[in-house]
Order: sequence, then C-alpha cells, then structure tokens
Amino acid sequence: MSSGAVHKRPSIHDVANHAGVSAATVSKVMHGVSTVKPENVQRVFEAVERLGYRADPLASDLRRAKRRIIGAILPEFESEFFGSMVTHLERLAELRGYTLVAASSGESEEREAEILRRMQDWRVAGVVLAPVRDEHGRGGELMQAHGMTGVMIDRVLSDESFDTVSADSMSASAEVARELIGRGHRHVLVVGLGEQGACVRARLEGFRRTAEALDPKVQIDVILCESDVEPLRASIRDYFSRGERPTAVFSLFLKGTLVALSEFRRRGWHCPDDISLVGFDDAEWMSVTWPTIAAVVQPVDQIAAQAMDMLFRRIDGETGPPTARLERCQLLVRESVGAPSSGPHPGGGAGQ
Amino acid sequence: MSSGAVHKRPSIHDVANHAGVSAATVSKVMHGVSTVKPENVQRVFEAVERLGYRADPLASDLRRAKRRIIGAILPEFESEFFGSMVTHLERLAELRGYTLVAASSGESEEREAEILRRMQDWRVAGVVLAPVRDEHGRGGELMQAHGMTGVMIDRVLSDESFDTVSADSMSASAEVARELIGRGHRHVLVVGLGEQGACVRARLEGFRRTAEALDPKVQIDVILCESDVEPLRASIRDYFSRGERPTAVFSLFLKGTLVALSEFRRRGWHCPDDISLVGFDDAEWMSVTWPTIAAVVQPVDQIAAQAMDMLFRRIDGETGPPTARLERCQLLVRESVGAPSSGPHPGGGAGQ
DNA sequence: GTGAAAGCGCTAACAA
DNA sequence: TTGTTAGCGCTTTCAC
Repeated sequence: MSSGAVHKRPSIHDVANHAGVSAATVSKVMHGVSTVKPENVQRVFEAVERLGYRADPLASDLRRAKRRIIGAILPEFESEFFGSMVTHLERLAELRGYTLVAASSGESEEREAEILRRMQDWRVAGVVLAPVRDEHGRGGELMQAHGMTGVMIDRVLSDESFDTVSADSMSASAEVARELIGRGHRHVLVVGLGEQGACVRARLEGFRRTAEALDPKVQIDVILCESDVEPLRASIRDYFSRGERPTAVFSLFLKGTLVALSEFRRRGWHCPDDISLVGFDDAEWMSVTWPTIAAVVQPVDQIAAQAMDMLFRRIDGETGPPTARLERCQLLVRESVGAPSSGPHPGGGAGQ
Repeated sequence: MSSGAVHKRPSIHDVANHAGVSAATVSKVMHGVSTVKPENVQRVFEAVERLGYRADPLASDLRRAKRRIIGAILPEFESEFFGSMVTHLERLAELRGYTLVAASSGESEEREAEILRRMQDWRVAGVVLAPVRDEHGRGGELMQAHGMTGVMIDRVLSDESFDTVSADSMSASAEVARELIGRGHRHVLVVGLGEQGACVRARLEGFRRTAEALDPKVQIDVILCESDVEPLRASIRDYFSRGERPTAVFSLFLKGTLVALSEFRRRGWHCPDDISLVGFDDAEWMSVTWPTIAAVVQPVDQIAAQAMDMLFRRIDGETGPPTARLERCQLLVRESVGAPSSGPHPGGGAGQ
C-alpha cells in the first residue's frame, strides 16, 4: 500500500519555477541541448535534484508522437526458450532507451490478434512477434494491414512483408541425422507438434534428406499433430502399441521430447540402451537427469539480437525488401543418444 | 517492416468531424455516457467503424492522471514458476482493463531499483514485486519512499509497509518432514539458496520443528548459500566428500534440486534406492524423468490472484494495515522419495 | 444534450 | 540564449 503522505510528483513546471526558468529551458537541459547558459543548467540540475524530478516518458512520447516502447508477443512465458527470449529482448530494448512490453498469446490466434490491437492502441514503435502458428497465421496480415513496424521470430522462415529471424532448423536437423545415422540408426521416429508450416517442414525435411542421402534404406516414421500435446501422446502410444520399434526418436519440439520420455517410461525403456532420444530445445534439467538428454540448442541470444537489430533499423526508417535470417543451432549430444541396441528390440513393456 | 502507405491513425477529432459532433461528445459515447442523443450515438459509432478508430489509452491515462498499467518485477523469466506467474498476473490485470508491464531484476538489487524507478516514471497504478532477496532488500524501502502502491510476493512472509502474498512455506516443509520421517529417514540434508531471510527460515524451521517433534534424535544437516548456485554445488560436493551419508535431501529451491540431482549423478547414486530427494517447486520434466522427482508445488495461481486482489483494493483507495497472506502448497510425492536404503550406505562413488 | 475551453506533462517552432 | 505559444490525444467541467 502507499504510505500516508500523498506523493504528487513534480512536473517540469515545478522544476522550472524552482530554477527560475521556463519549462522549455528545463526540457532543453534534460535533453542536453548545449545552447543553455551554464548558470541555468546548474540551477535546473539543482532544482531537479532537490525535487527529485524525473520526466514522464509517456507524456514525452505523446508529444513527440513516437513511443519508445517495443511490444513482444510470444506464445507463452513458461518455457525456458521464451522466458530467456523475453529477458534478452528486454535488455536489448533498454539498451536503446526503449521499454519492452511483453504479452503472451497462449497459442491462440484470437488472443494474438487482440494483443496486436492493443499494441497498436499503445502506438508501440515496433513489435517482435513469435506467431502462434507457422506462416499461415493471421498475425502478419494484421500487422501489415495496420501498417505496423515489426519483426517475426521463431517458427517463421520468411515472410513477404516482414523481416524474420529464426533458428536454422534445417541445418540443425541435418546434423541430428548425421549423428543418428552415423551411430548406426536405420529406423527413426520423428515426432512433432504444429501445422504443416515451413518451420516443421524444414526440421523434418532437413532430417529426412540428410538421412536418406547417407543411407537410402533408412526408415523414417513421422508423427505430427496439431498444436495440442495430448493427441500427440495418443498417436505415439498407438504407434508403439502397434509394435513399431524404431531405435531412435527425434523430437521437433520440447513438448515432444517430454512426451517421448514419458512414453518410454510407461514401457520401461531406458535411453540409450533401449532407444535413443534427441530433440529440439535444450533445458536446464536435461543435463542433470539420468540419462542426460541430447538436444538441439536454439541460439536465443542471437535470434533476439538479430531481431532487435532489424526492428530498430526499420524503426529508423530503413526500407527495402524483408530479410529472412537463420541463426545456427548447436547440437548437444548427451547420454540419451547411443548406438542402436544390439539385442532384440524391447518388447511391449508396460504397454497400455 | 511497415507497408508503403503511411498510416496516421485517426484521432478523436477525426471521428468528431466525420460524425458531425464535437470531440467531447465522441468521448462521452466511447464511455457509454447515457446523456447523448441516440441519433448522435449512432453517428459516432458509424464514424468509429468507418475510420477504425481506437482511443489511445496512454493519452487517455495522461489526462485522467491515472495509468491503467500494473508493473511486475520478478527475479527472472526463465523458470516455470515465474513464467507462469507472469501469465497469471497478465491475465488478472487485463481482466480489470489494465496492462501488465513485466520486467526482470536478474537477482540484482541495483537492477531492481532501476526498474522500480522506471515504473515510477511510468506512473504505474501499482507494482507487484517479487523482491530479489528476502525481507532485507531495498525494494520495499524504495516503493515506500516514493509512495508507490504495491504488493510483495514470494520470499516475503510479511512487510511493515506492504501487503504480501506468499506460499505457506512452513506448512509445506512440515509436510515434507512428516513424509520423510514417516518413511523412516533419520538423517536429512537440507540445501538452499538465499540469505537468512524469513522465507528460508520458514522453510527450514518448518521442516526442523516437525521432524524433531516426530523424532528428537533426527539428524538434520543444513547447507545454505548466498544467492549464487555454484558455491552451493561446491558445498554439497564437499559435504558428501567428507563421507556424510544422509538418506534424504530436501531442497528449499528448484536450483538446489537440480544441483542435488547432478551431484547424485556424479557419484552414481540413484533415487530413491541410494538416497531420497524432494524439493520446493515443481516442474514439468519432474513427472517425466526416471525416477520422477517429488516436489512441493507452490500455488502460483492463488498467489497471483490474491496479490492482484490486494493490489487493486489498495489502488481503489482501501486503507488499513498491511496484510500478509500465505497460500497453501501441495506436496507431490513421486518416485524420488522412498524408505532409507536398508543396505550399507553407498560409498564415495565417483566422488572427485 | 452539447461543445468550447482548459489542461494532463511534455516538446518543438518560433519570436524575442 | 530564453520564454512564449501551440499543440500531442484525450477527458472534463461548465456554460449554453
């Protein structure tokens, strides 16, 4: 709660009065304009000090018709990936004197649109949008239709209206393929969430092409589901129940890795003895569990940096066709990846 | 990037012109003031529709001298706990027509102070502060000194100036004690991060008192470190290297659980056969790994709800002494907790 | 019922 | 070099 005394913050006029100058002069001093008499600069500083004056950035922005606010719209805050993304974006915005206002779309297109509208109401200088779905989402259209300045990140490989920055999914998947094929795996299950968008396709095709190039006889099974996680679990469970026995699973998303792990548990399979596992997205716990889990690390810091870079270039008026950047991922091979088990494939285990 | 056409958003005056009324009338219509002639209401709505007018909330707030913005200051965004906290706070703020602006202090007091200043510059209506340290932090003082309205959450059991909402650490720890003692553990290591603040003390004492009440001969070792995680790791490693062999570890924070797990790994110990593990804070992966990890679940939703409730009461002018709420936690006993191993305690294992 | 006028806190053009 | 004036987009008296 607030303490007893009502704190009415001093305005620029209060400072002006105390310093015996005009508000305009105070404003100049605050902005380091050099045409002010040193003596007055001094008096203004003193008044500022005494009153504890701090400018209201929103009022200032209003007048200048330019808000030093960047909006960020992300599907969620709960994951390490997006959490860390927010942290980076926040820092990069502040570095330039802007404030980041982040909002979560909760994987809902309506919500995404609503937030976009609010960002527009706020007249934010620019928006970093991690769209709810792949390139077919409405977010971009909305931004486009309202003439907003923005960058799209994650799950978007390119866009016809906006700059995009994403992880280089295709190369990363190719590296996973090299790793798995190299270790002798010839039957791999790929699981993933999301629409048949460019991002999923890149991850999938990057894997498939490289794997098949290394050994045309490799068997690659694929289970993709819409954005919900439970159908994916059901499909995977069903897949294993049918007796399918891949020697490795490659998950295109973190949730998929979790689902795969829990399905292994149900059946009493252990990594990497019974089956190998590697997935997109690293997490802190993956290097601590037994076994440790192999993961593709997306370069959050670089994605954030490039996105903000592009965004501010556009804010500063740079024109030209949209660019599409891809940032290199890193594959952390951990204990969950091994050679295919030499013995007979594990049986149905605790299946169903 | 923005498309070719420059989008200058319509102001309330544009609407007024199109509707053939004054800006004041438009304002009234937008706010549902009933003293406007129905015909004019109609024309205003039409103009709004045609122009796609949306009020600028910041300009509006400026005039009303009251910003519909809530600030949230959290130590980090990367954890599930705080990520989910932001999501909840965001939703609760929007429910009341406010926008949440979240910032991360990165466990730094300077940064916390800086953010607090910025929140004040923004003239936010209220602040939800999860302080960097326990009750000795400067955040509260700063808010107090500047007459800000706020609530403190997490790691703060009470405050003399602000309402607080936290998890009921003491009860939760007591329950952990009952569980461990009940299963026969008589030698427990408690690990934790953070100062000797009220929150850590509550968690520790809640455990100790209940455990000792159940069996006075129980041995409780404690390793507490300042806010950094590596010293904690070193201390734990050292502790085990000295040959200490507790049958269970109770971690007061998520990071501690991770450190404990990784130290178990180093030594080749498995839960719960070699040692049991339970810690504060649940995470998605804990129910998926082998073994699954027991955890105290903090009721993020309730903490958020109560905090926002208190905050808006204060914003609406409610006076009275600060309240201190504690929300009940839930203990999820999972596979990592078992009976003490009956055989000889595990040896030094891979120890250093 | 309505609109002119004043003003939130600030900045930018211009005149002095 | 400085202060006056005129707003940014909105709300709120308060006359009419």
